[in-house]
Amino acid sequence: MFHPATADLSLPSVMHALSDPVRLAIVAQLAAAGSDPCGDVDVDLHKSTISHHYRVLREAGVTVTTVEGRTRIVRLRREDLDTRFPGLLDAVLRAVQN
Amino acid sequence: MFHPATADLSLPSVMHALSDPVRLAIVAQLAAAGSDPCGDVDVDLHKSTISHHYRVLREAGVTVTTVEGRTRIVRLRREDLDTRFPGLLDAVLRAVQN
DNA sequence: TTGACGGTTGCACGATCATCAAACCATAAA
DNA sequence: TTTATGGTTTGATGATCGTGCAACCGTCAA
Repeated sequence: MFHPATADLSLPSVMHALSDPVRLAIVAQLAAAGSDPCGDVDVDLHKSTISHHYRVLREAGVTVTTVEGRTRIVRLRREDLDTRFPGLLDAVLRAVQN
Repeated sequence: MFHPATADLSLPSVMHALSDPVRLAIVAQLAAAGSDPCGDVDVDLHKSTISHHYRVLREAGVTVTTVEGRTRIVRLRREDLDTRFPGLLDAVLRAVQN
């Protein structure tokens, strides 16, 4: 399960990860809930598709996934993102609430 | 030459427009220079490719293009972007300077 | 009026992407 | 040990994307 180091976070990758409506919904929900089991997203898609979106977010460095028993806990990498790209995540979170 | 209304700016479209390294370079240069003839980007690509990137930025609402004689002047839509997505462009501009 | 200049448009090509389906893999419960 | 649960992985498919090439178009200068 790959997670990029904070120093390796790339702006194009992060922007791309945050350019899909489904992933923006996931991120918004993570911001509201703090953390999230993988399956708890409120979106009507096949579970493999959701898994794919979680992977894109994780590999871009937007989220961190930890294994807890047989569920995956997903969290936003708020501090890491703010270190590399100050204010970016906050602006996106503010924007995503229309 | 299509430009979306401010109210129609969509977060996924703007994020997507700002997820490509070439377009980020264009935007950074626009931010530094204020405005820009289309051909002045410092990037080694075919002119039709550059034109394509300008179109993506314009149609997402990131830039506005005006015709001035036989050159196109491209400008960032700073105020419009800040109205819809406060702080987003600033965060991206800060992030793009590594 | 002819030509050069700055850009756009149309087409094509390979790469990437979002989605689904089916198989698989751990872990926990029966 | 068997079964169910939560999620990943591996194709496959259609759509979109980034790029280059060639042709085109409007404007300005000879």
